[in-house]
Amino acid sequence: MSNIRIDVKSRTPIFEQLCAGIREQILAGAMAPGEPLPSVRALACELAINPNTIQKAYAELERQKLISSAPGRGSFVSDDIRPAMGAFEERILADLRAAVHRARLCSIGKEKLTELIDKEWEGTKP
Amino acid sequence: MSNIRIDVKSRTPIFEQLCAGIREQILAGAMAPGEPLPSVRALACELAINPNTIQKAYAELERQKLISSAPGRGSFVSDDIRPAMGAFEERILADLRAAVHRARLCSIGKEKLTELIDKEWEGTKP
DNA sequence: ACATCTGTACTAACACAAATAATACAGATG
DNA sequence: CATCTGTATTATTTGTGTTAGTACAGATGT
Repeated sequence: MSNIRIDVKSRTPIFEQLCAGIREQILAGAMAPGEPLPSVRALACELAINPNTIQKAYAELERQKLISSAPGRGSFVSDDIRPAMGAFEERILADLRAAVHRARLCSIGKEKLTELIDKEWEGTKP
Repeated sequence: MSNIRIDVKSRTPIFEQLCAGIREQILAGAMAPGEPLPSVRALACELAINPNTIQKAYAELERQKLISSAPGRGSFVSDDIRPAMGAFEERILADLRAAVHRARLCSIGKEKLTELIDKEWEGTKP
């Protein structure tokens, strides 16, 4: 922590960018289960963002079972992030569904889709 | 026209829902090039939505080269929708990119992705 | 020519969510 | 006990989506 990039001019809310960034670091293994997250105030100061916004992101991540917080102690990566992983997979499936649906509108074949995935997969592998 | 479903309680803006719905009908071939769209006021009345919101959607669709409008004449599906198709394909590619990126976070393999696409493709084919 | 349709432009008002700001409280810790 | 932590609360500002009302110019059919 914390190589998180926040774009205050983006149309996507800051607290969502925070959620996505932290979630990515956790799922990618950059943060181990049980590891402490920066305090609400510290991260707010570091990113020059209001503490309330940080807390909003933390609250959402806790709702997703990705982190757990306790007054006086701090916030920590959940010991078991598998439930959150499952929910995340569901979202990926939904994204693919949307992509397939849109591809049909463009008369893009299934082969083209898998080819694109293959190309993108290999192109970002190393 | 116009089997468009608008959910006023959705978090996605009404004008975006309109754009998506009309774009889908055009790309799917449900509306032929040159075919007239309902007038701003008529569609507003039919959907019980403010005319300004309809116009906002039409303006966006015109920006995307999907339709063309002229004062006094009306709005029509563009004669050549290929440029819009190209832009749409770009968006699909971006969606796939995001899906691949997220899949990596979940340790989902490329084979699993292509399998999901295949299943979704066949499941919505008829 | 006239009435009526069309898209377009503009202002004002309202609703809602995001974000900021400033406190305050309770639990944990050294 | 001082100081950190998360959490809750209220007020304010800001931006965007939406509605409402009005107006203007071009096209069309009678």
